[in-house]
Amino acid sequence: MELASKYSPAQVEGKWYQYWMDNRLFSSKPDGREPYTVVIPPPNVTGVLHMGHVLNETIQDILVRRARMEGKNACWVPGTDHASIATEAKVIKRLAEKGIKKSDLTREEFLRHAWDWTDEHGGIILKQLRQLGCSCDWDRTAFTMDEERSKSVIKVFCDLYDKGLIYRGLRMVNWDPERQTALSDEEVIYHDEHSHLFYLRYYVDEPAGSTDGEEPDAQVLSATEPFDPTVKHQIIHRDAQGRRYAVVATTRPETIMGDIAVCINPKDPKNTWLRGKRVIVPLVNRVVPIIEDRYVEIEFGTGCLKVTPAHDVNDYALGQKYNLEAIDIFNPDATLSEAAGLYVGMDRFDCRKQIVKDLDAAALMEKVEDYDNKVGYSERTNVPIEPRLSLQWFIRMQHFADIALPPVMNDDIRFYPTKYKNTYRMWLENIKDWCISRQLWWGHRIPAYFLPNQENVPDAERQYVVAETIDKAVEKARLIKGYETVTADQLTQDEGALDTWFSSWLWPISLFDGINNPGNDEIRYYYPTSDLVTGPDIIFFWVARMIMAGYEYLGDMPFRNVYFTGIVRDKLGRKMSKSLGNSPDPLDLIDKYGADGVRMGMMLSAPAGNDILFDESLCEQGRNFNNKIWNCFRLVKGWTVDEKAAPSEAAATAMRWFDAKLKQTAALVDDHFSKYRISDALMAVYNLFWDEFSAWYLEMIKPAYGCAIDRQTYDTTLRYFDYLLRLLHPFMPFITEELWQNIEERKAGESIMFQPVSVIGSETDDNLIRDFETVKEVISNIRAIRLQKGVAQKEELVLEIVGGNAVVAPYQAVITKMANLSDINTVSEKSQGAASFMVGTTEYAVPLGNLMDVEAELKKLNDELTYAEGSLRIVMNKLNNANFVARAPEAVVAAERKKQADAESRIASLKAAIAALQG
RNA sequence: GGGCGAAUAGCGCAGUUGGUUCAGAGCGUCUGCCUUACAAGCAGAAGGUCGGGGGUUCGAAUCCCUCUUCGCCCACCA
Repeated sequence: MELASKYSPAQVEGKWYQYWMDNRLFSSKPDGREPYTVVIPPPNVTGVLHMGHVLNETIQDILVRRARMEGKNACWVPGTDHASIATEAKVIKRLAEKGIKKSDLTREEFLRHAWDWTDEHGGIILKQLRQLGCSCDWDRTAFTMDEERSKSVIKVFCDLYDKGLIYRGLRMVNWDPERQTALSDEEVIYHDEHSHLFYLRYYVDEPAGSTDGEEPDAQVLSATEPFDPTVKHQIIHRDAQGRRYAVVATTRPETIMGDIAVCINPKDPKNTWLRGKRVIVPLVNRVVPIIEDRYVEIEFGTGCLKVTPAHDVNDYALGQKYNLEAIDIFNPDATLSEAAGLYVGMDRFDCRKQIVKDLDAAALMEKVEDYDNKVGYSERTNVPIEPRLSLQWFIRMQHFADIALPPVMNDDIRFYPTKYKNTYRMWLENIKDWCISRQLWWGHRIPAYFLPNQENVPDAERQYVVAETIDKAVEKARLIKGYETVTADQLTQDEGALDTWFSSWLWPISLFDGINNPGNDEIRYYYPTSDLVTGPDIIFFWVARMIMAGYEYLGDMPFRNVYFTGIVRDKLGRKMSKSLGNSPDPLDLIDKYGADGVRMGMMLSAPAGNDILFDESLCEQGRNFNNKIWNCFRLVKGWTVDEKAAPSEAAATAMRWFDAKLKQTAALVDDHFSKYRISDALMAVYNLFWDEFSAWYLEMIKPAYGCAIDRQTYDTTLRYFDYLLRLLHPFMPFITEELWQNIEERKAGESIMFQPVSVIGSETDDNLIRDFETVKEVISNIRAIRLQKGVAQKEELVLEIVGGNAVVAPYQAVITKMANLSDINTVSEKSQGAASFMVGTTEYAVPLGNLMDVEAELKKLNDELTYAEGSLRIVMNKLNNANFVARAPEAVVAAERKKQADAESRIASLKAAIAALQG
């Protein structure tokens, strides 16, 4: 076959992917082999491929392909996630562009639009994965909202409800006012923010001039005086009219309409005078009590806390404790509600600005300080979260934490890198209930059905039944007293949908239908899955919860190993983002460097757990490597074979050596894979191919120009090539398939994908490898002399070995060929005018006649002498230390003695050489 | 505020049980080469008192303490 000098991925990759598909080579069915299962972390159904996916999916594909070549039944299950809140947002945005508001649509109409959008954009990302070379079993492609998965979700909800692990309740939740839904704690991202601390006056409800409760040492401050929060006596604020007031510090003055009390710490000496009093909420003029609770920090602000139970988590707790009313002053979109009484209809942040002005004008603002605090934002819509009292569905998590913590802590499930075990433990030991309901339509609708005729019952007390279907709901409802004859159309299903992660946590089970059809052949064969590859950012969202569901529903782990990837950043260390424009389109990269090149570029810099700084030049390196492989193949396939010739001595030596080297590296690669050191494994194969095979082995066996190669060397070389391709295949599937198919005629449907990766015996000859390193060093030294003296490559040289060397002796043919020598002589003294060098304790020399530069040679020898004397000194320091000789292990001392002998012998040779030159 | 992790060559990193093999490979840089597979290449070379300080030890990149800097996660001081 005629091969171009440059490898062209575009002509190769599509062809082989099609071949793999046509022959159904990714397909997996349970059989007698050991299973190797991976479930893909389902990307958002309407998403497109980004660099993070490239990293993640490449790692998975490498692991899957490797397992397949190890003879396991590899099954990689692909699929997508309905991504409830993100997708609903996209659909709403698209509808808005057409002038349609969500509120104008019925649920059914909206869902039709959502499904249209999903059908249109869904699966684009899966197609892109094919271009990357991912060997997923596409027949198994699943969607978190397809029928099988949806049924699983509903079934699990009902089951957990029946077990008492799901409850409905009025709780303070994280409210996203943009999407108008509750969120789980994990969906809130906290940002540092520069804001203000506002000090507000709450006048005491009493006549001007009152002194009730004041002690003799009280410090009376006028409005303008600063106060010290750490003082140990009363501080009383009094205005010009003699009216006393409390000062309350808050970051959110717009919530004063919801104030229902002011709280002080009973141990706070500053504020004891406020005990039992009532104060007037500024502007609102509501009279509220002073309550006391040790929750209040004495030294924060003034030690007075305004209590707004409806809009702050802690205030809510106080409200519960002291049985205070909660006034919800916000609408679901975070505008001020009727209940606020003031500023009704205004946005919360506009209201803050306005109320600050109004407080100032009314002389109710004591002062304003700069203040840094943390504000929670919605992960999806990026608007500030509003803590909101709302009726939601929750999962009791303590039970799940109890079953999910031990298997990770005792390494039944292994985390790579292990540092994430700590993160995992922290979360589980401080677990809080999981809010699973969302006020969204795109998702699995909560299977709770409310009984009729409850219009006058408060929401929280309405009766309902939970059931997988409406029919079962009716059955259940009829068991309730007074509803014996209820019908389906009288029941009202809960409007909410479930958190997306409530379906994701079942993924490793639901993909094999293990929920609907427990104990089926597939779930029994493929579960637990083998490796999960994902980012540490979803360790709580997903990894932990899958472990919980796994033990709850199958009594076993969902996966044996978790490989946490890093975050892909640009080469300056910045997160990749659309707004920065620093995120390359993976498909452009594939066009430019080939999928194999991009995969390699990604893996060259991706140690587990570390962030990876992605640089396009790494793809270039990947592409260059592909080209190298291609050209090696071109070289070998270009040789003509002489059927009668026997291998040359150099070739015979080369084969023995490479055989050993190949085995050694294969073992190293095995070891790296067993530890999930994938970059290291790739680097080992890269060095093997480029340095050992191309630069050394091929050069050693290469026939002279115009000559043929003997049959045995040729066949052996192709066998090595075949094996090297197998080692490379998991990393770069396309080029390896292309070349493997061209090594010899292959049967239809045959593929490198299934060639065993461990065909060569495990015996390696370490002595041979070590000796050959010495030989390489000799050759390099001769080459360096050539370069220094400007001796052309084609000019033959003579090598002298002073005193001979037993290690190097068997390799004379190789040295002669690689260094282009005419002769190798063992001499007792080197020739006049020879450039010399030392390898180990042996001196070598290359006679150069008049090319010899005596000065330069002397300098080189003297430098070496200085170095050798230095090492001898260090060794002697150790050996002269009685403690060292007495306490260090025998072997270590012996090693030092050998070093001493070597150094002494080397010094002697160097001195002799110098003397000879000077003589 | 609590926790976890990191700091090694110009860059991004490896270094497992303290000792031969420990101070490493890759990229980049420098020098010389279009040598009959590959310039997306070949040959050769230079680069680091392992963040600072202390300690343990015969011996420390490695173990301990401390400081500095950076990163990440968690947490209700309004």
